[in-house]
Amino acid sequence: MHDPLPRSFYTHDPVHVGREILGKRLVRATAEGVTTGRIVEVEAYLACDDPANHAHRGQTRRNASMFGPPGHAYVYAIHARFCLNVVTEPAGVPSAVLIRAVEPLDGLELMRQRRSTGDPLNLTRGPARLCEAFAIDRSLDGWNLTRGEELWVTVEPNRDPQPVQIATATRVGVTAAQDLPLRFFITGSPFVSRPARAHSKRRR
DNA sequence: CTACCGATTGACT
DNA sequence: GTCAATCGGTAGA
Repeated sequence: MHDPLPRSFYTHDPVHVGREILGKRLVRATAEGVTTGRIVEVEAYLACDDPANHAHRGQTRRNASMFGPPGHAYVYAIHARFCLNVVTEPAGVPSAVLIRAVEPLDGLELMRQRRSTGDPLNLTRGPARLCEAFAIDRSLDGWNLTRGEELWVTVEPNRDPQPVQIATATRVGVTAAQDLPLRFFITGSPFVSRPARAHSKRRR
């Protein structure tokens, strides 16, 4: 029931994995307790021709996890915060799926302690917010998500193996390749970090 | 070593 | 809608 998704789940391109991981459950277990959330928003970062990918200019200490095996975490720091990715495709192919938002399910009280808000809508809406609520930092960079310990992803046990309805949009915050349709989210979820950007208001 | 900058967030007009 | 705090990573001297 809370078995981790197997390695084979991640051995595909990040667009495929990103769409498939929507509706799955992210689980975090620490000494403080367990928090879980339903993944509702992700972005794909491609191994080829994607200048927004941190690995676009080759391997560095920071992005090394993306060059490792699939099914491991890539956690990076930005603006004094952390963001969680799952590594996709075979080792050596640097691609990943950024987890941008989850719907909080278990451990709400623990999330409130870790965040400065009690509002369920703001607990895990945004990549750095969910990392704070789930106590995810760089110590989990490279973590094997298929072990089923500390941090993993599992099937959503209490919902139908639904065909979730998926919306596609451009990625948030990137300064390169802004027009690629590589953000995916569950249509209508109030826990998505932001709606699809209107074409006329495109940032530059 | 210094300088620059970002896959963000929260506060504010 | 706008704006800046924040700090690790990276590039370059």
